[in-house]
Amino acid sequence: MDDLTEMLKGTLEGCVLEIIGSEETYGYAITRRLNELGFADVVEGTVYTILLRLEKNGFVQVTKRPSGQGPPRKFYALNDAGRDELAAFWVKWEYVTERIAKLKEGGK
Amino acid sequence: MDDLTEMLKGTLEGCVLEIIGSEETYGYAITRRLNELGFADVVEGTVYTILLRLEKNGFVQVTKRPSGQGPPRKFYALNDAGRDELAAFWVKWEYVTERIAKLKEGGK
DNA sequence: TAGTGGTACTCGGTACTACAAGGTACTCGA
DNA sequence: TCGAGTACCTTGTAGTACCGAGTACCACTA
Repeated sequence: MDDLTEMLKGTLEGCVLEIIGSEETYGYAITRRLNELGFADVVEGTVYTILLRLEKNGFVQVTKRPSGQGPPRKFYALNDAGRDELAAFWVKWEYVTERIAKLKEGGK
Repeated sequence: MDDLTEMLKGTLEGCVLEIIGSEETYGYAITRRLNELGFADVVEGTVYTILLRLEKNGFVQVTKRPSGQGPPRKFYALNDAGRDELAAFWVKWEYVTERIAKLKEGGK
């Protein structure tokens, strides 16, 4: 699959929120998860910038824990604002995909 | 619906290609069509920049025709490269929506 | 004990895209 | 003649993902 980066703009953040929402986890693991899911080109730098943004916007709660196999990990969990943001993301996503599906059918 | 602009990045160009592909048309009408379809905030300036990009990249054939109700219109039609690009867009779109659906289900 | 590879986070700069805001210009009806 | 609707264009800005490089810690092994 060629370059998806432009298409992922605005959706990657939602994906990260979803991953954090389903389980408290940390940046490196999130990157791995996204790669597994098929977003092969997403790199660590991107995920960390998203995580910093989420933190700055107050959507997550951060806990630092020693790792045992490297430097300490920063674990992220959603707070209430984060859950709201995630819900809003899915609403937007549904809206957009629905409209584009309609467009594709040549529909009115 | 609040701001969709970030989510539309990378997909709006495909939408415009699809519209042009189904019928030879012009910028102003494309904007109207997108607004009708539910992309209410898409403005003319955005569509024109996309059209110029498509032209520069050699995906469209342009024909100027007098309008009778305003300045002359620039009609756009897809050429072979444009049809290829459109097909590639849908492949990418399917890919991304599928992965995100999987993510949403919490699936592996 | 030095080297390698995997884990884990950070940061500055760049490219691309959609939008904001303003302008130009043509036609028609009041 | 003036406004509204049609139609196009341009410059600048903001947001987002990526690139590339750096830091650091640990386990294993030659």
